[in-house]
Amino acid sequence: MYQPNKIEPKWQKFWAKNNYKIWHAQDKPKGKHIYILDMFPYPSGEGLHVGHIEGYTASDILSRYYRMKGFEVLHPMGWDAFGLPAENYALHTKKNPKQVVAQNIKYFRKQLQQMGFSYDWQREINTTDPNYYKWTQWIFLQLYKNGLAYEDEVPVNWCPSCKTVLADEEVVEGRCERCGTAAVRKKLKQWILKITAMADRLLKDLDLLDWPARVKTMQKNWIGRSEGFDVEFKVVGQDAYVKVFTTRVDTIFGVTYLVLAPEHELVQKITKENYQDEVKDYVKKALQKSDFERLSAGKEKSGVFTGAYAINPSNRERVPIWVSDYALINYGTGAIMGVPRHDERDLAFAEQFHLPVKEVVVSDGTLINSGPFDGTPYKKAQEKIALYVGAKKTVRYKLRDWIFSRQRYWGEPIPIIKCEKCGLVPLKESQLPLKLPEIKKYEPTGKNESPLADISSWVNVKCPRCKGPAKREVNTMPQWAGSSWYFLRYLDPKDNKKLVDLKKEKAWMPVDIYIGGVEHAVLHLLYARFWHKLLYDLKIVSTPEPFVRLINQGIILGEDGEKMSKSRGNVISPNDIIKKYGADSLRMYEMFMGPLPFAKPWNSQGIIGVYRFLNRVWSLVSNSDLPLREAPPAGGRQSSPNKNGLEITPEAKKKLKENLKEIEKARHKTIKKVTEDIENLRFNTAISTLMEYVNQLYEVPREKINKQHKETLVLLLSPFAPHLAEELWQAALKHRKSVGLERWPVFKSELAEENSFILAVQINGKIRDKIKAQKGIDEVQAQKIARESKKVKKYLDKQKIKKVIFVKDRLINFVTEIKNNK
RNA sequence: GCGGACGUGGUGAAAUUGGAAAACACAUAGGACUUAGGAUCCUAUGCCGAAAGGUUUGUGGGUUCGAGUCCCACCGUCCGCACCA
Repeated sequence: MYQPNKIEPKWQKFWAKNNYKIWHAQDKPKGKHIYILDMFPYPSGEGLHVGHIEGYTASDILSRYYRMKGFEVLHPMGWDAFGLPAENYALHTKKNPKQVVAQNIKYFRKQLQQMGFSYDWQREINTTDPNYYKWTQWIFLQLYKNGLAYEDEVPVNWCPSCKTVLADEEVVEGRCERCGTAAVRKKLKQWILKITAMADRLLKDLDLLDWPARVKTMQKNWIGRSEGFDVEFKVVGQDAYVKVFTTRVDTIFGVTYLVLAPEHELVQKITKENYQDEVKDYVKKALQKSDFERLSAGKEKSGVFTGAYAINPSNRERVPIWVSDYALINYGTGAIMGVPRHDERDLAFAEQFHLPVKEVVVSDGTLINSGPFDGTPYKKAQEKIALYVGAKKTVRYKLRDWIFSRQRYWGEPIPIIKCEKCGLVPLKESQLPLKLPEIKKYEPTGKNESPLADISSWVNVKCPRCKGPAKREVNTMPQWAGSSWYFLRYLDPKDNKKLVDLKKEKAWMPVDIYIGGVEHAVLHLLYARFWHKLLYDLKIVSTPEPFVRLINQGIILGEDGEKMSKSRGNVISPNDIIKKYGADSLRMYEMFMGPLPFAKPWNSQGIIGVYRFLNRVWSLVSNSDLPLREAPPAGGRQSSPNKNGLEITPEAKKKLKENLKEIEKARHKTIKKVTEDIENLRFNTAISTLMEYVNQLYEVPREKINKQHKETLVLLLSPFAPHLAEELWQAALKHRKSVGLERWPVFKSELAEENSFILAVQINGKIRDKIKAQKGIDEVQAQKIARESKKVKKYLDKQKIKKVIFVKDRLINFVTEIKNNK
């Protein structure tokens, strides 16, 4: 009997010998090599999820396959362990985050090993290990030295529940990505990374990548490049200008008002005396609003008049200046020109406050009411109008700089010292790692600082420059820091002198295949690309992009078709499945469910299908648990071989011989198809091909199946179900080395091809007969065969053939004069 | 609202890219073997029909000898963005 719970631990132990030496990759591979990477997990308290297993199985199949193809394969694993989930879990269980993380990692590692994933455990990394985060801090210093890290007091998103600042990327629909609490605005002094400096490169280099279109689009939209013009409007009676950004400078003659964002510095300055109270009141309220409240206002606009006017540079008209929170301070110039006739939002605003609406572009695209430009197509007029009003061509991005400080304990300390005399003083590289101190109270304080602020022995230091009293930066880095470069550390995980040895880096980078969920599209994947570009500029790495090819696995839904969640009670636990059916069945089922990128609902019955299949493979190859296929094939045929199979009728003998020939052909076809499917990541059809092969083997008496038939099956199956394959390879087929070290089987093209085919005979495009024919026959032969068919004759009788379409090895279509179908 | 993807049996899905629709599984029904079966094996299974045959890829149209695949319109589902000037 196939007993996964017996054989799986046995082979897991076998693979674990010498710290998994069997899967250890060379530092500098000489021949063909491939870097296959998983998005490393966050070791939360819940353990591995079926979603992790989906992606990890896919990458494991590829890794095992490429090893057998003779590639040196780098397939590492590690832990992304800093950040809120681990810390919150620690708070919740009243344990120390360090302990919690160690415990969770242990559990995760065990689960991954139970799945039989072929990781190179000698390269395991952990982002919370000081030997690791030394280099995260080192990269921060490089960012600082290159002007890409700065401190500034800016309005930021604050999560009142997590008690920390959030990056824009971590705020989804105005809510904290982690806990769902509405984020509020706060003005805080923060470390900020200048990702906008790389905006253009991050956008352009997307062209170098073989990534899912939707991820590229998301990054493109997130970066949000737009070309336009900055235009200045002189404020009437004051020495001030309102600078606006517009992509439609050609509509400037249609401007009927200007809007300043509530935070705009000019607001106070230009507001007229008797409007001050009202404006101040509005600004105050606007600043208190959370992003969520601002968003939920929808089309409803609010605003207040400042009493001031500006001169429209195009037509010298006086236009009122308003304040409204629909103008955003952190995009463009924080001020906009209102063109109600040609902008939906402006129209809503104008209607609400009864401001004039002026048409300047008519439906055929030519300008009116535009002075000297009347009658010109608006697109052509852009540059000229810009010149006319003294506008300056500008490129703006939606992308904003990355707010990098977190007011929490469990993160990398920022290696900066603040001295009253010398200002910001970065630590020397030799002083890294700056270790996160052990601490008793690590609850977030909510006081805009991390709990590190309370440890005076750690905070108070001598300034490295002037030796005077100074303080350490007390905030920590966000969860995304450690994951922005981890794929490099796998190449050289123990190097204390360098982040990564350049030779090793050159040998392996870039990552050839990166598999993970789509949820990181504008977070991790954008941040990692950003850091990589700095490292590229510093010649630490040799490629401008870290991940050449990205594959998103689709999420696995609960049996009810809904997203798995504790509250819905539809979570499938991998442990339960392994217990019942074994890791191999779990791996295969997740691959068999459907194409890797699809969202797929779990089906408890479905896994039984692959479990049965593995049972059939086991009994076939190990020659036990017969039932052999000795009964008559089908339809209750009379002349069948008798039970012991000794007396065989000539008819059955002939059939058997044909069967065996067919099986050999099937073997080659199976190799071909499975190979192609794996290379194209079509694991579901690779598995169904293996099933078909096994079904065919069951068609012939067991004793007629030779060793090669079985070996091919085991080899092809081994990336999918490695434990079973190992058991069959070593225990049943008596081989001495691991099936994973064997060579992938090869096929002969001439045997993988059928030499006959079914000729589809169509009359006017309708199938009327299907006739078996030799491959390669020409049209004349095909016509002859087709015309002999009674069925075809019936239809062709008395019909005049107008045209014959012949498709080689496929079909012949007779088109007749009178179309009797339509 | 804008952008993208998708729509095939009772279910998950296949379909060499314009050439036999529904492979492989699940489920269901019948049978075999069994003390027993929720194990295993066999058979059937898109729909209508006893059969011959007809018919079928969200709906409607188009291109073509031929459309699940290409084009147009509509309906529906999912995802992303969402005051970005």
